[in-house]
Amino acid sequence: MPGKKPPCIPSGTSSENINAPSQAVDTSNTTALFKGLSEENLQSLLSNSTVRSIESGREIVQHGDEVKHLYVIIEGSVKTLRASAEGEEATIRMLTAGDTFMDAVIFMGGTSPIRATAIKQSKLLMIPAHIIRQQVLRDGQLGENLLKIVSGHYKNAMQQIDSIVTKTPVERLGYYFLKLHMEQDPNSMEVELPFQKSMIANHLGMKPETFSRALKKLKSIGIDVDHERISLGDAYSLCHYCDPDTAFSCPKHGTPDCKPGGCN
Amino acid sequence: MPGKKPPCIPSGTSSENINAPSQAVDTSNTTALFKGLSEENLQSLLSNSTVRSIESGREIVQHGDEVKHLYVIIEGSVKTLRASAEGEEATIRMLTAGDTFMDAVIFMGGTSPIRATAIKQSKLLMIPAHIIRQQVLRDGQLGENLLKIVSGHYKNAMQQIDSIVTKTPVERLGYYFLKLHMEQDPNSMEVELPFQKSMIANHLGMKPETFSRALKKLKSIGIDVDHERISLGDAYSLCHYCDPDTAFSCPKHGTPDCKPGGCN
DNA sequence: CGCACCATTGATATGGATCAATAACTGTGG
DNA sequence: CCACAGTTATTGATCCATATCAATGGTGCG
Repeated sequence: MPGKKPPCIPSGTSSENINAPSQAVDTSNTTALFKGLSEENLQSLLSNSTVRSIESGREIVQHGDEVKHLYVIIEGSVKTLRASAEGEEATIRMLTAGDTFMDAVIFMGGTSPIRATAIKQSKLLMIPAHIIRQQVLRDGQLGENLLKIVSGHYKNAMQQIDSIVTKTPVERLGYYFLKLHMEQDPNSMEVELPFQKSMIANHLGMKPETFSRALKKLKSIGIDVDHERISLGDAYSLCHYCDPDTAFSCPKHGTPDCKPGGCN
Repeated sequence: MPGKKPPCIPSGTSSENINAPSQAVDTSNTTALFKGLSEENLQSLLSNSTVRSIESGREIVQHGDEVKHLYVIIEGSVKTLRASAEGEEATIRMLTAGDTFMDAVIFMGGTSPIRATAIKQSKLLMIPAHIIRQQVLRDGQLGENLLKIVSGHYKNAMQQIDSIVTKTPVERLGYYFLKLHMEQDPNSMEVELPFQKSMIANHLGMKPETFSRALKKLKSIGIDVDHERISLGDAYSLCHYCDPDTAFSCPKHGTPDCKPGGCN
C-alpha cells in the first residue's frame, strides 16, 4: 500500500457525543470502510454514530469489555494491545487518522480480547456495533469493505508473527522502516517515526534497549536516525530487509538494483 | 469454542476435479462458512466448486501465488505458514476437517503472503475466489459468515503474538494444551495431540528440543504425555495457564477452584 | 530551574538455540 | 520374523543473543 493515506472522514464533525452530521460527508476520499457505499447506506451508518474526544493515555476499550462500537479515528493515535496478568504488554497495532478499530472484534463473539488506548489526544467516530452487524446483512459492499479491512489486519498479524519468530531485532527494525518508507513516500530519502520509540520497540517484540542498539547497527549501513527523523543513505539501503510480498508493491521492484535479502 | 467440531461439508463428494453435487448437501450441520445460507445461494457457491485430493506433504498454495480458490478441508490436515528466505518457517495455523483456508487471502489483494501445505493425505473442496467475491456482494449472510471466520483467525493470530512475546515456552505449551482440552472434551481427563510434536513446537515458536523440555516440566505439575496422549493430573491442572478470554468460555469458570494464573 | 520521562550506553545474567548423541518408532524388504 | 534405514523425540553440553540491571544524558514541561 504505497502513497499517502486518505485524509479521513466527516469533515465537519466536532462536538462531543452528538450525532454525526452525515450530510457533511465527502464520500469520495475516505476511509476504506466507507468506500463505494451508496449515499443511503452511508447515511444509515452515520446517522446513528457519535463523535467523542479522548485524551492521551485514556483507555477506550478494556480487555473483557463488551464492545458496543466500531471506531474510526478522525484525528489522533490509538494502539491496540494484549496485556498479560503480570503487566507485560504485546502491542498488536498502532493506528492513526483514518484507521478503524474494533472492526474485527465485533464479529468475534464474546468480549474483547484486546485493549485499546489513546496514545495522543484523539477524536473518534463511534458507529454502534449492532448497526454495523445489521447493515452487513443488507449491504454487500459494506461486507466486502470490512472483509478487506479485517483481512488486512490478519495479514499484518501474520507478518508480525513471522518477524518475531524468524528475524533478528535489527531485521525487524529494518523491515519496519521499509514499510514506513513505502507508506509515507517511496521517493523521499527521509522517513519519520510516527510513534514513540519505546512503543515501536514493544510492537516489534523487543525492549527499548535492544531497539536502541538496533538503531546503532543500522547506522553502519547508512541509515541514520536523529530523534524521529530517519534519513536513508541511498534509496536501496532498506532493500536488504524486503520480503516477497512487500517487494510486490515496490516501485523499485524489478530494477537492476533490487536484488538483495528476501527480494524475489 | 467448546464441544466437538461439526463434521464437515458435502457428504457425497468424492471424485476428483468434478463439480460438487450441491444437492447432496446437508445445510444444517456444516462448516461456519455455509451457516444459514439459503438453498439457492449455497447452490451457486457449490455448483462452481471442485473437489481435489492431495497427498501428504504437497504444497497447495505457494508464497506469491495468485490465489484462485477458497478451500474447505473435507478430510485430512493442512498447515498455513510463512517461510523466510533462509528456510525458517513460522506456522500460522494448523487445520483439520471442516476448516477453511485462503478465506482471508482472497480479500487481501495481491498475491498470497502465506504457503499452505497438506500435512496428511487430504480432500479439499475448492470454491473459486471470484465466485466468493461476487456472492459476498449479493449475499449478506455469506459476508457475515466470512467476517466471523476471518475475525476468528485474527483473534488467534493476536493470541499467538501475545503468547510468543509475553510467555515462556512452558506457559505457551500449557495454554495450547488448555485450548485443546476445551476443544476436544472439557470433561475428559485425556487430550490427544492432533499433530506431530515438531509441528506444534514450530507453531508455538520454539524448537523441538525446547518443546521436549517443556513437556518434562509439565510432568511435574501432573500433566503426563505419552506419545500423543496427554493425561491431566486433575481437572484444574491446566487452569494455571488460562487467560481471561479463554476463561470466558470455560465451564469451570466461576467455580471455587477456578482462581489461578491469568484467570479472572 | 528542576523534575519526569525517554533514550542511550555499559556490564552482567540467563533462557532458549544450537550442536551432538542416543533412543524409540515406522515402514520396507529379505 | 528380523535387519536396516529413515524419521521423530528425547537428553545432555555449550554458546550466544537478548533481557535485565544500572547509570547517565538529553528533552520537554510545569
